[in-house]
Amino acid sequence: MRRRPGGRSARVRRAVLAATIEELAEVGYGAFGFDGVARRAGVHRTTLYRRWRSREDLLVDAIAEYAQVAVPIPDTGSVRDDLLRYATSIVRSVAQPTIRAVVAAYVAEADHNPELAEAVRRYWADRRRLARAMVDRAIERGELPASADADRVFDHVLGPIYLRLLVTREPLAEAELARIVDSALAAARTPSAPGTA
Amino acid sequence: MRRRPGGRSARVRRAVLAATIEELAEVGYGAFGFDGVARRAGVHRTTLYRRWRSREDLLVDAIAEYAQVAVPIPDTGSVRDDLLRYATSIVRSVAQPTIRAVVAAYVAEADHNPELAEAVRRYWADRRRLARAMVDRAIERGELPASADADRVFDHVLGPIYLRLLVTREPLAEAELARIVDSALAAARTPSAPGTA
DNA sequence: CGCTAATGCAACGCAGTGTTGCGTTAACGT
DNA sequence: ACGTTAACGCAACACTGCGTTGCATTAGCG
Repeated sequence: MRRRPGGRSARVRRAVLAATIEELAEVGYGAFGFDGVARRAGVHRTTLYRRWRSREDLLVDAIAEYAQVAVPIPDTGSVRDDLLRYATSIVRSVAQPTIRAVVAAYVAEADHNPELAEAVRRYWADRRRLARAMVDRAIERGELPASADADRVFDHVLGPIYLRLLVTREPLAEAELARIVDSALAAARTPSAPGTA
Repeated sequence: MRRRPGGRSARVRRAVLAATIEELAEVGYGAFGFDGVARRAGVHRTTLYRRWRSREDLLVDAIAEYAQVAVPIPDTGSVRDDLLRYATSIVRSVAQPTIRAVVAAYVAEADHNPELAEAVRRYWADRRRLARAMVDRAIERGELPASADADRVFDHVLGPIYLRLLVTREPLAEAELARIVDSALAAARTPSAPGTA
């Protein structure tokens, strides 16, 4: 017998990762540490040190957990509806204190931890790749010109949402999402520079 | 004699606030504390405790300092050029490790500190108010319709920038700013819902 | 049921936090 | 110029979280 991935080890891992995001959401990244996580998970502190080297290691795994509950890519037959549902999912996701805390934490710390930065990079590369399907299908249906840039749409749908919810911390009603989506679509239909060349 | 705002006190304050953002940029918000700031500022630790109650108090003052070096609002006679210069200033600003660190820190901690949240709210309310002038002048010149929404333009210029630089951490070349600005302008020229109603 | 990986537990040194008392410096009023 | 005293430096302290180590205990797996 070499390893023992099942049973207790798996339970401990799940309990610790759940406790990690709960602790993050409650006390914030500043006052976040192994001691609090261990108490919350009902696990001894030493166990954490044997599995994770630092807080950032815990964060990396927490991001992996966050990636599991990935936002679904809708397929309604209409780009506008697809993007609207997608945007709504994003807003409700970031509105959750736990997910909000995870994002806030890696924003604060990714510059100082290469592994964390790499985990974030992979996560968003996947998100961008999956979201591309909505624009691709719209082009096939003729709703958008072939020149429509999926990354551009992505930036203009998620950009305002994260700006308002995380950076400027202004309220963002779900009713405003329609205007954001319409703006992104207007941008997707605009070939290049309209004002000047 | 009651207070002594001039001379040494002012020097200490400036030194500490400068040391605060330097320390934030170097070690990150996680490993950020009074001890490091005191050493960097060449000031005794006790002095910090007598002036600021906590790390978050220091952050509030640091944001006030950040607000002082406000991004200028250009007035070139063309909305596109105005927004392009503005966007470039924002990118160069957020590219600075110090400013980047301040923003990242308050994103991580504002949910747990009302004073910090209020300071952030005031900061961005000012930014939005100042930036409105670019759109207002464009409407007066006839470059944009009277229905153009300045807040919408603001969201679609700053949103993608902060999304890419802070949240998804993808590279953002200054050449891409023209497309972001054009997208924001296309959105400003679009009355309401183009696809559906 | 036995082996041993995984966890629990106690103890330790270390570093940062936050406070207190007292001595020292220098800003400000006169 | 000079004295007052606000503001700072300094040393010491208890407290908490960090990270590690050695050993006992539990429980997964063959």
